[in-house]
Amino acid sequence: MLDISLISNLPPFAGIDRDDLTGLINLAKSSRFEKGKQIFSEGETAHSFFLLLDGHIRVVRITPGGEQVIARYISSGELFGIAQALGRDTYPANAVAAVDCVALCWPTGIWQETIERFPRFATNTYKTVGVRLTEAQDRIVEMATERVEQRVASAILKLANQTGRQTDDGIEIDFPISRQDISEMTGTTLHTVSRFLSAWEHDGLVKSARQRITVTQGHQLTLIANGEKSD
Amino acid sequence: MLDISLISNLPPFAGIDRDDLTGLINLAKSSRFEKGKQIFSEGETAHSFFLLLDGHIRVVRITPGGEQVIARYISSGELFGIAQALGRDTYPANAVAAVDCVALCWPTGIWQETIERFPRFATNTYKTVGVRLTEAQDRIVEMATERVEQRVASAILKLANQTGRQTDDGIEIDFPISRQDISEMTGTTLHTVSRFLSAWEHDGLVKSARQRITVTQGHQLTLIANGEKSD
DNA sequence: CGAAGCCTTGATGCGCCTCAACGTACGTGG
DNA sequence: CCACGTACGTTGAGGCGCATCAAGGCTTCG
Repeated sequence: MLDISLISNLPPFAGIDRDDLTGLINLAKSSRFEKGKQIFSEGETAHSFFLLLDGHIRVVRITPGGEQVIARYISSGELFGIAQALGRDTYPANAVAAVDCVALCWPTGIWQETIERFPRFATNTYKTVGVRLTEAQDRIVEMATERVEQRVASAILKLANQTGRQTDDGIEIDFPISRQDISEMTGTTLHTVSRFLSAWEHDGLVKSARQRITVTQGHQLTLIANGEKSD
Repeated sequence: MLDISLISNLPPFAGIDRDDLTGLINLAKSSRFEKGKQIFSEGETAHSFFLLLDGHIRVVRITPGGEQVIARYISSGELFGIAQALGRDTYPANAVAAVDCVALCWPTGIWQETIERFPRFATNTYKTVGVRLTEAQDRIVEMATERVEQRVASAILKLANQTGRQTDDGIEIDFPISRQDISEMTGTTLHTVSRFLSAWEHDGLVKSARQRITVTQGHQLTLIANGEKSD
């Protein structure tokens, strides 16, 4: 049913014996989540952890005042909902399918046993957590020191590089993303994002449409992200 | 030389057998770092990891433009410089002694062996990383959604609660901290911090002096941190 | 075909940065 | 121990970046 060879090449399973992996994967249930579906919620008891096989997932936190902040996007091949790896038993955020998604789901109960049986899996997972911590710190630095224009440019470049698809015009972010989404990644408003995108489109750096952004002049956009406005 | 019983009660060593711990501690070297001393630098190969026994350490990142951002303060009893726990072999930030400090230093080489020999130590450590990731995410949300006044109030309350010392006037942050330090924790300028502290002192919420802050009306300050300005 | 969601663009104002100047405490060396 | 230099702190004036408020156009979907 599931193609083991594809999965065994994913980073979380690097260095794990193929036969061992088969056993591990047989413990998982494959699920489909349609676009917009909330997969889990902040504070909820973590009943499962997940490996995204296909699609894109938005990880979101919500403030007491009801404002949303996007913590990160998960791409296929990444683990998510790994509360246990953070030493928690509840999810720290909400996960929403940005497009139709397919994921493997393991019951939380097998976590302990799994990391004991597969030390390489444990190592890989903790490294992932380390990378996410480093990225979070980077983002704090960015929010503390850069202007909105730079942050918006950085966010778009990051998405384009991470999940982009090459097209005739340039690199297109390959899932639907609104002005509001970008504002929630960068701590600004959809209005401000819209203005910058309009300006960049006018200057030929990007092409954009409803829920769709293509980076055409990555180099120029990088200059803006670095605060070297091309006046 | 070192009092094992004091150390065995620290969170990182919770659940570790006392005799085992003695062996582990004998592998460490105790060092003194005087105020202002840089203990390690961002990007440097991680030769050691540390347990702070006494003092306070500032963890700082520096932008290409030379601006500083304070990632966190380490209090006594906490691990720091644990690059290996993040799956890295270089330090992700700079560590500076905020006051005269004493720390245990282990050579990085024994990390792998240590976490294998003491699974509880591994668990405790990864939980610490998880907590720090969660805190970093919290801070991102804060920077994205709250005004400077709220962030400054939150930062001061956090420091007071975490490292505060009860005095006649209230809770005093028990290490020297400048307006600039606070601005580097909250993504603002020392001028703005100074103005808010002056205003709060005028309203009787805090007392402050050179490098010294005492919270006298924690409740009122909490209201400000939550955006419920007392007009 | 209508309604809801997404996007754009202008006008206005405020929060906070920037620039500037001065006051004050610390500590170091003569 | 005093004098000076340096680091830290305060406060004002001015202006800019960006949020906010407002109105309208366009696309998608039921």
